[in-house]
Amino acid sequence: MSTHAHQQPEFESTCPNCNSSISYDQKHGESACAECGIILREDAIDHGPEWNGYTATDRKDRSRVGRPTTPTLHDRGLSTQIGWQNQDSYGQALSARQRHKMERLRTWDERYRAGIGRERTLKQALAEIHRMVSALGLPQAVRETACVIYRRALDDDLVVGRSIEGIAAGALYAAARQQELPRTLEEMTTVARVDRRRISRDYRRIASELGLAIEPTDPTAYLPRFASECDCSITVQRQARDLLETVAGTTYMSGKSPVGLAAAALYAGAHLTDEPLTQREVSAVADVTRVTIRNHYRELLIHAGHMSPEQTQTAARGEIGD
DNA sequence: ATGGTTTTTACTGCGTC
DNA sequence: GACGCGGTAAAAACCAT
Repeated sequence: MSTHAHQQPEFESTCPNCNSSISYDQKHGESACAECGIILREDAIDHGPEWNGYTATDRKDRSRVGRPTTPTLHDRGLSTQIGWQNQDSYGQALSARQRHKMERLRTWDERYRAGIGRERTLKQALAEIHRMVSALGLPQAVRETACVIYRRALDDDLVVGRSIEGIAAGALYAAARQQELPRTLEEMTTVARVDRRRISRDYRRIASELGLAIEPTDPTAYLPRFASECDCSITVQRQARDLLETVAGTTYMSGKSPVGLAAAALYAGAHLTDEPLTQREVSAVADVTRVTIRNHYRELLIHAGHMSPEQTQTAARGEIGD
């Protein structure tokens, strides 16, 4: 729709790494160089339309005045507060009797706004999401999506009997994937207050109960971050991307963890270009085992035609390649 | 619960620096 | 000898049924 108006790079510069011109990946929020994938700025500003429509009526009716409502605050930033000054609207001091009345009103106002019951847990959850978003360096758009998902989960009574932290983490994990800025479950566990299993479980529950259509993660989405954390070159990353594309859509992809595939592709890419990158390094940044890396690595090379199945044994001794 | 698939754990020998 | 790589078997985790 109106999106391609924002698609163009906002600034022109050259990548410090590969020296080619930077294509600013607006859609993904992460401004990564298209050539080498190095991440230049993760906290990109959302240049998109100010008016986000979360509901059908929101989208239809854009005539309201004032700032847009935000799902990131428990009261959507809409509520007002009784002022602290003991003055009337003309600036006159209040009488003792009036002042007393205002004190009482303020107390009730406070009670109402702080929320009772579910409002309070909502507030807590949104704070939790905010904390994790910051820790993971995710853009505002992901935070908002996560908040919306959490609200829906709350409305559908998915929270009862489950920890706020688990649902919050699951919602965020889902949001990040929806926005094509996936974080691995491992990364989630480093910032969440619940363990990996709970996040995964709550995520799956949320996704199925709310009917969120979330595609399996594209392994290439992990490449820029992994590559940059491994300090490996542009060519390696491109090589890795090529390898992943050869298996994309084939049966080999299905059922495999995208994280493992990305890690293996990166390692394979380095191997093909004779760049020093150890399995240990990759396994450390991707949080998968060396075994997973080399199993996929072998398969990737076979699929890409760099290695035939019979050469499996000899590959280790460096008798092929080049 | 169960069974099929993938990933991890733990152990191994081999080559190189 | 330490390190990295590759292979393997068995345990654990995952996922749909």
